[in-house]
Amino acid sequence: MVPNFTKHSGHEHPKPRSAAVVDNIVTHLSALGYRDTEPRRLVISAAAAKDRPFTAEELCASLPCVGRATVYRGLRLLVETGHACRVLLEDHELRYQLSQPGHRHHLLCGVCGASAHLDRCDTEDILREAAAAAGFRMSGHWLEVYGECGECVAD
Amino acid sequence: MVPNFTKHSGHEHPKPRSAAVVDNIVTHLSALGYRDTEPRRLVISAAAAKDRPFTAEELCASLPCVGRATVYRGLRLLVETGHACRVLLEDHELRYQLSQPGHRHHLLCGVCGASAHLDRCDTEDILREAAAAAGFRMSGHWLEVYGECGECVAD
DNA sequence: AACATAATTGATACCCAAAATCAATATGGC
DNA sequence: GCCATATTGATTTTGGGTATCAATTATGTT
Repeated sequence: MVPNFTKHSGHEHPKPRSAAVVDNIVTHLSALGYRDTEPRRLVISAAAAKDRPFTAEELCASLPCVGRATVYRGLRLLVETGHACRVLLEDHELRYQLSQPGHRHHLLCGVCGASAHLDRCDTEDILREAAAAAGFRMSGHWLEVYGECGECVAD
Repeated sequence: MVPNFTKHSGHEHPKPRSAAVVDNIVTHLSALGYRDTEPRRLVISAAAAKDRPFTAEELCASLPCVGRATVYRGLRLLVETGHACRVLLEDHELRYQLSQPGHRHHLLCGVCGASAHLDRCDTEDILREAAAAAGFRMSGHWLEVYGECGECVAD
């Protein structure tokens, strides 16, 4: 059986959807004791608006009215709370990506940078077994698939 | 079926084995037009002697008689030519690891840093299928499994 | 609604890993 | 052995990311 994919094209009603994403995250952060502030919302919102992995510096550029330190702190908080993950692509630039719940694996186009998400990963069970066979107790994994997206293959 | 694993313990005849590894790499680099120099060999050799992912700075410390710049350049060359890969662990430190041919997946202990290799990855075919289903042509993938190794679980 | 407390912000200074520079040196083909 | 050129390494520079700290703002309380 083939896993389910959701291609997120990035040009489909960014507002309502990302607003919901932001609310979800802020709600969760509040539950953890972090305050709901305007700059923090701006950071999360800008991150949610990105349709591909972005660098911290890019996010700073998108948020001229938010201090650099705040952007970096916001990103760090998102990573620490599991709402974003760091991505190391072939260009060796450290990038960030909001991790949508249940989507921990990414398909990345090395040509245009488009990304798709793997909703459910059939490999998870295999990996857990494999880890156990090596005496490891698996706590997590990180999987990225590189390739070319349909559009880039067509061109 | 469970994939095969090779636990590389790191305390098994480091000399002869890593010497062969170094020769292989140097030979390949020569074929690419890179010269066979003493400092470069030292860098590769020191990298091969490490039994877990290491930072560039750690490697510098292991090579007091090789210039910092040379160590960094050597590491970059290894990554560019596919002989090493960058690894991003949970402590957010950028580390390096010699990539042994055919072993592209790592099991990493988040506690002590021990690593094991996944000889063959059953997930490869699944991923290729999944990528195709999303319109992607897969060119490669990167998989890391985090967890705790047997020793750390025991403690 | 005003208050008290504590987290957050942002301008700035700072740190340090990594890259760039460049004269001196070592390498490999001839 | 010679030469063109890649490589080295001491040093400088860059820039991503963090620490600092006074001012500000969010939240719970009364």
